[in-house]
Amino acid sequence: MPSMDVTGHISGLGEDAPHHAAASGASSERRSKTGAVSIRDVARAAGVSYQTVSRVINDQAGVKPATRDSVRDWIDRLGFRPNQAARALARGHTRAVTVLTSNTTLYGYAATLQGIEEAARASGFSVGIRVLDSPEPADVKATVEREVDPAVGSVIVIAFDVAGVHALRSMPPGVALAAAVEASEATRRHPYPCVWVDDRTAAAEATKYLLGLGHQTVHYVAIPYLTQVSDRAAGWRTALREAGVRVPRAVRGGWTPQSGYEAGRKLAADERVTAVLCGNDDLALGVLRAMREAGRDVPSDVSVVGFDDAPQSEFYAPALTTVRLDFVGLGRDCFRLLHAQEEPSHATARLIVRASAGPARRR
Amino acid sequence: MPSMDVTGHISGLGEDAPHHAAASGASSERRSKTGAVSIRDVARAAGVSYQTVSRVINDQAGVKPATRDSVRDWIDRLGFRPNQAARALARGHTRAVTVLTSNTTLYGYAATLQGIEEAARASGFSVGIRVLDSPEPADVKATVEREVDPAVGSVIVIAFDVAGVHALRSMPPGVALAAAVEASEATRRHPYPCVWVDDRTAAAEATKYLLGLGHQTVHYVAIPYLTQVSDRAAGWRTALREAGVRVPRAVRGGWTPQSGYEAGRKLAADERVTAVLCGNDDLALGVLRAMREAGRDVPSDVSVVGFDDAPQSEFYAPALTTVRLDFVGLGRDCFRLLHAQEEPSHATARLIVRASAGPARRR
DNA sequence: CTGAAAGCGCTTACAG
DNA sequence: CTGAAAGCGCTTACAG
Repeated sequence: MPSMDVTGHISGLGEDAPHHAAASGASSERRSKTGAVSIRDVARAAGVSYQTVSRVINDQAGVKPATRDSVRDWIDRLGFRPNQAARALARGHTRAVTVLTSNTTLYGYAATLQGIEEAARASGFSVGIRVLDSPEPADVKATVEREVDPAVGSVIVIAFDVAGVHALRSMPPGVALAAAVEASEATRRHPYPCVWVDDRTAAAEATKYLLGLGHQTVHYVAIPYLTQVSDRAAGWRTALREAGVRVPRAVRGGWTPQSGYEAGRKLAADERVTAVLCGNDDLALGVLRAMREAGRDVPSDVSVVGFDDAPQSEFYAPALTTVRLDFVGLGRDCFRLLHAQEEPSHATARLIVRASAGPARRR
Repeated sequence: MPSMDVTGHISGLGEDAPHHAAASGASSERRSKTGAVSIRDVARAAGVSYQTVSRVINDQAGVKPATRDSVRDWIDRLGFRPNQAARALARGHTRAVTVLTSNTTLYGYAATLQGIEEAARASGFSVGIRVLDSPEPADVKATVEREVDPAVGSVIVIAFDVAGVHALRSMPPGVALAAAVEASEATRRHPYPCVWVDDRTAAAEATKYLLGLGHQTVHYVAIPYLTQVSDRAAGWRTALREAGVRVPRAVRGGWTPQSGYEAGRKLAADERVTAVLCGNDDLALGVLRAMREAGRDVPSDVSVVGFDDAPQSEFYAPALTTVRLDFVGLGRDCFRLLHAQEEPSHATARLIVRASAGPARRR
């Protein structure tokens, strides 16, 4: 693979920008050691006590409008910004949530994070993020211990995989916690609230759809999971059994198109394979390529269905029939649930029929 | 588009998990109002002053090993976790960085975030994230004002777009700031350090590559940008001019495959179009589909080159020739730069030649 | 409507 | 090697 190199650069200044210049005309040039403008500086300038300033910045009632305006004015002029650490300490908590996840680039994870952030922002919460780079229980536990502070904020874990589930297990007691998980995890006994998408039912529906197209059976390329079978695999298997149809071995895949491609090559070599359900769209993309290379046309020779409905899947060749999961909504609900807000709307899954699956060939 | 609905659920318990049970055998059942174990609780249990506990948790030298062990032991038994807010307040700063970005799901952004998080974690920094949902200067400014606290932490802005650049412009003085930007932004005068990838050179190289394949000229589908031309567009145009070749109008696209598809339809209708460079891989994916639908084969009828090298692009049909940008490395460098760490390695861009571009037809 | 006091849980000099 | 004091910048009752 030929390549040309084009290097990028790093530019910058050696020094920090100067601190905010003191307001002109003010007699209150005194600054605390940190160099930042404090509530007392504002109070002095406005000629009130610092408690009044506190009331103003917290939008509390009971401040004479004229006083409030004057304080606000001085806040702007001095460039005052409340110190969040001091607030958190005095209040006993922060409006903050930290999300633990093993990944930030895979579509499902990124979209869930987006939903969490959206909801958190709407509620005035700040959001922290920490990735679990190793799925080893000891590593996950160490990260959790280091990162989670029950006294300071709440936590959400995106537990679509082993690392996430371990994080849930090693969470110290007393932390405000919510999780986004697979259905089977949600139904199990646990001391935290969680949101989930019913992968199992969705996978069963997709399988039935394929069977309804006349395929003798449906093959499955699995995403990794901690237990032998994930919910998606379970839904697929159940649908096959209920239809009284042969249940093939699931092919184990990873999270990437590459692993889908490898799985697809095996499947393509088997003449009997006419329909394959994939654990996610990336896997499906790899399978699509494997089929193409093997000269097996999709959908006339083999039907392929994905999972997730990533934004790109509609443009694959052919357009991918897939199960749409509302990850953004899931993340949003997860945050709302954590903070006991009402109307936690449903996370929904539905099959989006496009061009990658079609009727089985007549034999 | 037919669909079947499969609803998901929310499960959970009404109450929080109980707080950590008090250690057995300890005579120090007294807890502060917050209910959390404090440094004083540990000190009392271990029979030392709380300053000593502070030394232990900060790994400071000058504590007798036996004392240290005893304190550590009590920390574990009582489940003590230092309150980060109190630490931040006492220290005058936090080991925290908050990243401002307009998006968390697009590949380039997500990968940059990943790099930042990696580097931050390695340095013991926590990372916060805030998305700039509106590109309006006033909205961006409001978010910055609300979110950024010079006294508490540093900030990184991912400024690949208008929103990010506005965030940079409205940053209050005195904050420790670094940015990931386009080259033209980096070379301009600014009071903060930044990392950048040389998009301009990379785009020029890609254009020359296409010209070298014998194409009369190269068309360009642009990603959005604040100014008339982005660096990528500028590099493309310059290469064309230097080759003394006709410079077509750039087609304005968005960030999505859909917008690439729309741009692609226009291009496909023009017989003279035989080579198109796209501002990102998603755009290229849309162009690929438009060409296919128009019956124009890629690469024999028209060559298509992308930008970014998202993990999926290798599996597109045909495999996409594209410019690989090391976003993860860029994010990592950005964090290191912010904290003045040495060896800020280069972010590199290089053309990855695959199957979507080929020789021009002989006329 | 506004102010004086106490305290949130740590760290940072300063003593000993 | 260890302890007593002061203080980080706020908020939260409590007075007036």
